[in-house]
Amino acid sequence: MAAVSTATATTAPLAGLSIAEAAERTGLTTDTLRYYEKDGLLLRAVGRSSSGHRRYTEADLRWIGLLSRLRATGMPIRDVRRYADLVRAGSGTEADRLELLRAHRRVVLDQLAEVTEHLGAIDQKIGIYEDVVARQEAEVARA
Amino acid sequence: MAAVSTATATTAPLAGLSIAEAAERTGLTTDTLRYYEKDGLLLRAVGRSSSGHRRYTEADLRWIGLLSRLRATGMPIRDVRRYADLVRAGSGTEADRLELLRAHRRVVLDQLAEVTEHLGAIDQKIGIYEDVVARQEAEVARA
DNA sequence: GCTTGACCTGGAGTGGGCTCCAGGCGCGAG
DNA sequence: CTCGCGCCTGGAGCCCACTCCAGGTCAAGC
Repeated sequence: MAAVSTATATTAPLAGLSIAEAAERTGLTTDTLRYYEKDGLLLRAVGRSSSGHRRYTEADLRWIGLLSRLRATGMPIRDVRRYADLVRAGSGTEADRLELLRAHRRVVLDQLAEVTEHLGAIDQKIGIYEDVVARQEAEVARA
Repeated sequence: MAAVSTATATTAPLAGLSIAEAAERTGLTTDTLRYYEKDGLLLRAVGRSSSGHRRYTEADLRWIGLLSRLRATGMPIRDVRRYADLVRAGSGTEADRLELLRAHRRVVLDQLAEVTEHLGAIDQKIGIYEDVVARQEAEVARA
């Protein structure tokens, strides 16, 4: 059982990115990364360097990428956690994961439709103000 | 200066809707209606019946409708208040109102684009799970 | 006259999602 | 050896947008 040693040379970063680098890559803050981890949103506890600092692997970053997309489309944290739980539980949960994602998809599509409709109404209002302002400018020009 | 009297018969509601009716019509709660009013989101304090109960006019409801659309598209309350302030300030503020709405429009369009992009990625994930689950079901059928 | 129900007020409480902080540690540079 | 830096932890704090009281008023029905 050889421990953490891959006999490479000098300053090769032994494994993965620091939390600051992960933050930059994911667009999250270091605080948020720690918070997500503590809250069970990651698939497993992020690895640590010998000094106890977190080291993010590419797999970690890919997962965080997906989770960011879920969050950015409005999935509540508790649902993301449920999804993570399912993935963590391994095979046999695929149907549940699929259903969770499909349910989310429906919610997002509904939201998109709703927002688009509201935006249409707001656009009308904008059109009205454009007329008003144009007329005012014409008025000023005439003066 | 005749006061509140439009000599109609029996149970004609003297003016406007009760807060409960307004809530039903707008899809907000009575608490939220009071909260919005207290927070300066309405154009003017809602009228009162002789007993001090709020009476919502159609104009009130129209304004609340617009404000709900702004909120439903993610405009923060402080911006809605700024917009209400501009409307309240009367003519001369049209250009500012227009710019505020246009700025909001840009934000909403950006959001829509972003969410749509994320949804595309999530759809891919869904596709993958559909395959996995279909294959599992085929497996079960074979057994 | 008493009860009931809708509404009133000011203010406290809640839930979600971070964000910030104090105090501490390990490591490379000077 | 001593800095300074990046990171660590647990826990407090914050912002937003409501939501929920408690205690009170008023009008109508019995």
